[in-house]
Amino acid sequence: MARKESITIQMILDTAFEMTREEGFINVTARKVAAKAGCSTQPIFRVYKNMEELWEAVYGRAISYFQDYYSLYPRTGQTPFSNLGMAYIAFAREESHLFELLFLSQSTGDGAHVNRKSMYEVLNGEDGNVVREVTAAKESGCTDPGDLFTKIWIFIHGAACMSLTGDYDLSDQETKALLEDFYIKAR
Amino acid sequence: MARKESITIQMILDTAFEMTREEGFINVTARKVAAKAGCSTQPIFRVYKNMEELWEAVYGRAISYFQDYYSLYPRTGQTPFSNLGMAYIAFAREESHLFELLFLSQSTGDGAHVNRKSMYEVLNGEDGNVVREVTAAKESGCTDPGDLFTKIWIFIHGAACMSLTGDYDLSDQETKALLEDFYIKAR
DNA sequence: TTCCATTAACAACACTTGTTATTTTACCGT
DNA sequence: ACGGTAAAATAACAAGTGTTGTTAATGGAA
Repeated sequence: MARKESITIQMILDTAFEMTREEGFINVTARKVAAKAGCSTQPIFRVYKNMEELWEAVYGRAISYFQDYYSLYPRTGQTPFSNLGMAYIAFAREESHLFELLFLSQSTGDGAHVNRKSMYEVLNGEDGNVVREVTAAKESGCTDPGDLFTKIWIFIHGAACMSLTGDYDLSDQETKALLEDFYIKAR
Repeated sequence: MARKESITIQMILDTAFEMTREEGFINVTARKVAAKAGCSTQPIFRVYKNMEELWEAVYGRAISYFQDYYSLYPRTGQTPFSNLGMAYIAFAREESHLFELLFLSQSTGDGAHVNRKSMYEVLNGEDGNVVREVTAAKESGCTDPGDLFTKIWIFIHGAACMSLTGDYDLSDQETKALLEDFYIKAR
């Protein structure tokens, strides 16, 4: 009947996502994706209406990727927010391009190829990561866990952003101590 | 003797810097600067070897601009680091494009049009802003002011970065309270 | 007035981008 | 084996980038 499909939508998305991880969102162009996927630009526009649609798909996968990253991250922290925070900071260090896309790109801006969700939305995810930690803080005797989350998350976000620009070089061990100390003092 | 110069290096730099403030570093292209300066691209390449040289000049002016911004910022804070921190956060909110260029762009990266200085270098400046605050902390009885600076600056940087993406919406008054509270508890 | 060095403008080059029209290729039912 | 059809490749368009010859304008000196 017709020619068999050799370039699937999965291959395109996989390629584009991997490029985002390794080279950054800005480098996900039609020609570069095609070159990496070993095809022309045509199959891209067959499965996606335009590049924006592909970028949205990459953004969606980045969200899933972060949530998987956190769910697989070891839980060595002893205080609420410490595990989520350590995973977040490690993610910024190890997946800097994805971190930039998810938590640092402005919705209104020039590199804004995509409609961003809020930091809280991505962080909380489908599993309610934040809500769970806030609940734990409440059960551990914290009087205003919501306020504490706001404060400690400012701290955590600061550490993560610094690690991106090379202005933060504390070890995971030191980070853990910092977060647990923060929790104790601010509780 | 010669044709009178109508487009000066100052006009080019002023235009490019103003574009950075208003539209972001990424939009400082030869043609756009020329259009805004009301000339062709030629005068740019007469006074600057290439665009990179202009970008470096814009970056240098951004550093001066930040330092002037801080020196003119009102000193209402009562604790060490609070004035510097409040100015930093206000700068991120009011001059988001400059903040991005100075404190958020990666040296190694795709948007890296310029050789970045470290956050500390820019912050401390020629006047030793950080050193002065650390000294004040020491005199106010802080045992390890260097360590305290590290911690409080992670917090301050976090707030600044959040305000950039719209994930931070505390007032100056609340920010001030937060920073002073942080200092007291962590001292 | 005539000259000429300096400055600005024009236009083009070689490259990139997203996107699309056209052509070629491969498959499958007949 | 043959058509029809869908996929992939090719090539092109229009707009953007930094950059650079070449040409035109200018204004003081001879």
